[in-house]
Amino acid sequence: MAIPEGEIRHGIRSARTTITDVARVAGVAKGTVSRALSGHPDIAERTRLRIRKIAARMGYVPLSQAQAIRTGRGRAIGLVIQAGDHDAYRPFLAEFLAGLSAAAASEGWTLSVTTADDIPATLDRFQALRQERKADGFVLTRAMIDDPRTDALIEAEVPFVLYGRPHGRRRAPAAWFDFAGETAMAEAVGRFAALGHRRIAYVGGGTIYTYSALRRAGYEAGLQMAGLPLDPALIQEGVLGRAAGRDAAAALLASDDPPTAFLYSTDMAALGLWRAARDRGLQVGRDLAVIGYDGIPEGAHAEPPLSTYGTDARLAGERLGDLLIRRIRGAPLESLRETAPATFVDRGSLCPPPNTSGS
Amino acid sequence: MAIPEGEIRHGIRSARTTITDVARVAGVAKGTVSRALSGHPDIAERTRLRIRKIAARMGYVPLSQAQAIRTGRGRAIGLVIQAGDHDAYRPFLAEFLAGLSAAAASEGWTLSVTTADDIPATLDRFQALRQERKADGFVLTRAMIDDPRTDALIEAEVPFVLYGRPHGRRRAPAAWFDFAGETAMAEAVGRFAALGHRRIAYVGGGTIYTYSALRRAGYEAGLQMAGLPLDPALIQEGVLGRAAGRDAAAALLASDDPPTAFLYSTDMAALGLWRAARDRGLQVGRDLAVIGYDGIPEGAHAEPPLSTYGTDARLAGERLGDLLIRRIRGAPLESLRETAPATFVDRGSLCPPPNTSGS
DNA sequence: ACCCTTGCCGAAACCGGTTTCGGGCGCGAC
DNA sequence: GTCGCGCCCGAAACCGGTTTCGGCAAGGGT
Repeated sequence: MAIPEGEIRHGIRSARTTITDVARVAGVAKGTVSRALSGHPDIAERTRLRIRKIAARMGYVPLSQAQAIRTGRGRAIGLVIQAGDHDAYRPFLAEFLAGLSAAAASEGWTLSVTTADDIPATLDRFQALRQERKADGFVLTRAMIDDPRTDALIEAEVPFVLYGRPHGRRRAPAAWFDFAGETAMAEAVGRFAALGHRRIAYVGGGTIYTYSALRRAGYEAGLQMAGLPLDPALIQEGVLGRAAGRDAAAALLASDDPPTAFLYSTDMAALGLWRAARDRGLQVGRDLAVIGYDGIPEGAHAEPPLSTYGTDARLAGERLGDLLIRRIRGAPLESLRETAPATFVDRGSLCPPPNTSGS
Repeated sequence: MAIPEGEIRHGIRSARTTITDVARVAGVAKGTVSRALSGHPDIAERTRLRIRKIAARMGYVPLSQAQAIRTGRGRAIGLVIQAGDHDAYRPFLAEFLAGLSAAAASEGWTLSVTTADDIPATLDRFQALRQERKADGFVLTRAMIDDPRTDALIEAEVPFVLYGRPHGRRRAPAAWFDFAGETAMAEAVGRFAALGHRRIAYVGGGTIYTYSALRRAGYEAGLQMAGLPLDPALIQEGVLGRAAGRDAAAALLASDDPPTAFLYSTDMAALGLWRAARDRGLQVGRDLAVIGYDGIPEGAHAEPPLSTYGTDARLAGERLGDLLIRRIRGAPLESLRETAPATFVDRGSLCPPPNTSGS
């Protein structure tokens, strides 16, 4: 039984095809194979094509570990999850990871994840993963104002992309992906105004995150476009989580001239409105209008369900993964900045203000 | 300025210490350093200690990639998340990852995660990660009956651990960690019975998972211990998710002799009871008693909150990570099997049956 | 006809580890 | 006093890649 020519691999258990195998079959030096596959200009076009074809036929994939020891890069993207962080984004995590790993896999990359409890621990994990060459760059979730993570990574010349946009005094040069929360907020105000609302409250999220200022600005822009005054008494900031969302709503409802519409910058906080409303004998979707932001699944199970601007966590993961890989490969920052729109999901928590008959 | 002796590393940016550096300082061959650190018996105890101390002082950590190319193992554990899977466990994901990565980090290992939409894709990911040596073994979430993943991994001689216990005709030899769901179920029945309930319904989860049979058996054991008959009319199986949980409850409530207590094998399904009850003018915690299982955060925000048997996802991750690493290092299967108790969290969804005054 | 580029590729060093092989040395046995 | 045997360790090969260096041949210019 002669070995079939071409050495085509079959079966699951077979050992890897190495660069030496390819070189032998192609009748060239292994250095030539390496250069041909990585697109080195020194190799003639004819030769490159021939080697590429042979490598593909033999199912050759360079072992990233072996590459890493010479090049320092192992085709892996890193993600450090803030475990002690507020759990607002946890429902998205699976989707986000799915997008990220899909983007990675489509380029033959993989994903290393770790968790850390706080910022110093996060920086340690960056360092460790980078030192071990188990991540060539990082995805940073939830961009913060004057983000210490970006400072550290820029200092160490490690590539990264931001989920969210950089902001703050020392605004770091960064690649990023973000949903246009400010547009959503402005549009939401417009929706309320179109229904006849004139007292529209805004409940903002964690002020250390850069999304906060953006969404707040969108709210204010929306008021201006609708010709409504900006009333500081209708604004609450730094509201994270359901309990805080309830307290914020309770405080707003307790005023002399309470709002009839509530714009929350996070769904999780928005869900706190239900109880605050019930405590005053009011019902969301009949007496009060509310719009949230994020699109968390729990919102769909409230009574009535929460209307919101949904963000596609899987898309975010995909885009961020793609941007990071391109960044690591050397693409300039300016070409690596994207926003996507948040899409309105009307579930029934909107209504006209109480004492208005029709529009 | 002479270079300080001992070559102690300082600062964040410094290049890695390599085995050659250590060998030079210790005045031995690098092969000796390698053997000393990996505990090879050929090295004298005195020498081993001396080299260990020097390596520690210089902050030397072997580059896993370089080891991997020779040994085939890169100190990484793999996790393939079923993205298309029912989202019941998603709330836990962050905690679970935190536990896994903590276990990995404590041994100097890392975690590679990917997602896949179905079983064949999952097997592909196993293969790819293994082939690329980016995972030395895998954690399998949600053990299934006659699990095709275990078959494939055993066949390929790849180490793995199971979250859940193996079950089925071809029960695979495996290492595992699991919470004692059957004990929780039996105990829950006892709680209901102690309150005076005699019609206790059981709503089981996905029948392809091995937890299903275990929890069902616990329910039946609980009935027996309480001296209650087993009534098939009180049992629903294959109920996954809130909507299905509602339908199951509605069907049970529509019978001639409806149950007064509901034991759900998953919290997510249990949350469906609230709407089914309201549709019949009943209120959970007053007219109906319910206990769930899992301990998802949403349960705490229902009205009244859902009493449940909580599982500690972080603990699960930690234990599974530890077991897998030991498995990869060659520990025998029999020593790598653990269960932990689920802990009862009383939040107020329990009550005596309606037409009973006191106990 | 000669020299100098330039294009293309082979040979070998190198990356940072592990593992095989063999040899020096100390020791006890004969 | 040898011989033989184990204990330790050095030297070198090896893993699977990348990269440097240099040489050969073809082509162009004078």
